[in-house]
Amino acid sequence: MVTVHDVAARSGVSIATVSRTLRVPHRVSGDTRDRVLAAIEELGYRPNRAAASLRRGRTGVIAFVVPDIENPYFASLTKGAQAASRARGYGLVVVDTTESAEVESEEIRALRSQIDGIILVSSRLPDEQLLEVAEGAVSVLINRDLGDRSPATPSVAIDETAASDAAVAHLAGLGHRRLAYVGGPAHSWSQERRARGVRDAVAARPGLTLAELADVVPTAAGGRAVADAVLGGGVTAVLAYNDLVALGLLAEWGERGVRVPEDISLVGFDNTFVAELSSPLLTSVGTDLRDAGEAAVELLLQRVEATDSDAPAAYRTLRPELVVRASTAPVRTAD
Amino acid sequence: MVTVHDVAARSGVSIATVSRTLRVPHRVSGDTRDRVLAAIEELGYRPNRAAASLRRGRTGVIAFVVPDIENPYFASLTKGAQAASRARGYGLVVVDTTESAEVESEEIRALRSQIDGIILVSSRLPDEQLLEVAEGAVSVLINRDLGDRSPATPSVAIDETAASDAAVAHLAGLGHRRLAYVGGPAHSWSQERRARGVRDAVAARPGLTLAELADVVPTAAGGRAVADAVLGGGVTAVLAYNDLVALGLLAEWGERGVRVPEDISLVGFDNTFVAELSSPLLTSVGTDLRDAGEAAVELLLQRVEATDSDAPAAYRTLRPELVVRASTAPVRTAD
DNA sequence: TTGAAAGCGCTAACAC
DNA sequence: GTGTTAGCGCTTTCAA
Repeated sequence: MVTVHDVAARSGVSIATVSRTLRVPHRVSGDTRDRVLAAIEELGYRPNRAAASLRRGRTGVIAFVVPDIENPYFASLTKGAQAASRARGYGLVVVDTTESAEVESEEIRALRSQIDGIILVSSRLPDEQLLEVAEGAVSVLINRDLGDRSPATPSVAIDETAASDAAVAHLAGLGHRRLAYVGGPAHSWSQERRARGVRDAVAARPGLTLAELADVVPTAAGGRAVADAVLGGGVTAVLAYNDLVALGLLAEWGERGVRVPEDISLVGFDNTFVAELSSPLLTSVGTDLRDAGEAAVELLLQRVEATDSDAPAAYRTLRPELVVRASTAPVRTAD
Repeated sequence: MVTVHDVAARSGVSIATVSRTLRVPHRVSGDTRDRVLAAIEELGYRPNRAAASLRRGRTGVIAFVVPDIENPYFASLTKGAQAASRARGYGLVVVDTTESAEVESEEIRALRSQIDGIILVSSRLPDEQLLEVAEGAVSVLINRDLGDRSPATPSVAIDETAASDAAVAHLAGLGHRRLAYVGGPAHSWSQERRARGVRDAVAARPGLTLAELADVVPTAAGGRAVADAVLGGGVTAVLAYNDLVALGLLAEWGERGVRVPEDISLVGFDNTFVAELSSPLLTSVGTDLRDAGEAAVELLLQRVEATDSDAPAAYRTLRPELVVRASTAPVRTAD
């Protein structure tokens, strides 16, 4: 292992100067800097992070905690966060909590001392615990907020109201009047917002009616399970809690001879890459999740590196976009 | 921050005993242990990893390097690795190299000093560089090997020959005679093995013929792009490089009125979760990827913790399983 | 602009 | 079984 001592010896300076060359280059004369840098290059020196962390009290690592890395939604967020933290010179520890609040809680506890900050995505923790974490560490929330309980906690949110409205507007524009919303897990943060958004959007447009299904498991299997229940009542267009549920509906309907979009139109939420996997392609509304991941890292690092001055915007609300694909079409006029 | 000193003071022992209580509990009397543990609990003490790392020369962190975390294949591997490393008390740094050899190379270099070991998944590095990494650090390869160049490097591989054979056997059993294989990126490790496997399996069964497409982009879009080219020549069954390509074929065919499995049967490789997203469900052959991720972690940690004795099996070859779903059916007898 | 030196929190000899 | 002590490699006063 190459240490500051090796570099110092090689370049004829003290170890302090080696350290300065890397940390505060402007405090080193151009000449010395060049020699030190040359020695570093020649020896392949890399500062030992553990030592630097111990001394500085900062690790250069941030944690990104997701419920399920296999879920395309979280995978995309992670991808964005990864890129952003790399660009800023930080390491990123990705933690998959397997949808368990206990695992999440335990992992956070174990992590706390060895990271500079933590990004909690769709946290499964109850408010009190989440509050504790948020106050106890530099943190950013994605898809969750503490509202009045902790207005100081930065968060990245997607404007679900706008998303719901865009989806409903699209369907209404195609002539659909009887809509159905297949909702996700009751009490989930996104579900509450999406359901409300859809309801409001429907209410705002005279002539529309809405049927609602609640508490559907937010996976393709969940969608399949309720594929039957959604049909009927003259519904001509369905909004699904997420793309996975939409794909489940699509698949099951396909097997039962219900055609999309000829017989029924379908819109998913999130616009994840799976929306481009199906036939027909799925119309979906969502934001660029990589951007969201990046935004969270930016917000977090602003905090982490805030020594003084900075008084950054603590919230970031991302606008979703509706991407129209083949799963939606004008309502069939009565034959 | 609570340190060993605080715990020592609180429990009336020296800092060495506090450390021992955690690291080598059997070298501490039961009585003392209880008192120390109580103090740790009361104070909420957590050892500072940076300090421990610096002192021990081990960080308790391993790296898991994947080309693309959004790819379901890698996501599942990651999930398994995550679970295994958590269970063993290690942290896991997940690195997404965005399919770039340069990024991979640079990240590995940056990481090297601060991890105990590294798992390289489907590395994009050329042999020489990979060799350098493998020899320079405790490492395990997934989906890649150095063969004679570095027979000592542990690796986890999926038996692609068995996978190909199972797929071909399945189709042959259904009466298909004219098969096509839609290959992935030329020179890719998996592609070479799968292509050879398919060829051998076909050759071993008199009466079968094989058409091959090469160098298809291994995504749904790639599959779509060649959906047309595959058809014709009397082909009644297609094997696709991976599930994503298969889904692309499926979607594009669907839009052109080619029905699966009525008109043509389709088998994917990998058996990722997307195989359950389509309609019809995709028949696919693959191993449990979470198991593979876990296996890699086990192999790696055996090495990391090998102080003496251990002379572990350095290779792990996983057997794939063919999961028959609705995308394959008996060949239609001439109408 | 540079160097000397202290010490971050912990572990592992070593001594008792 | 327990305590004392010497650093791990680095950053950062403080003095020159």
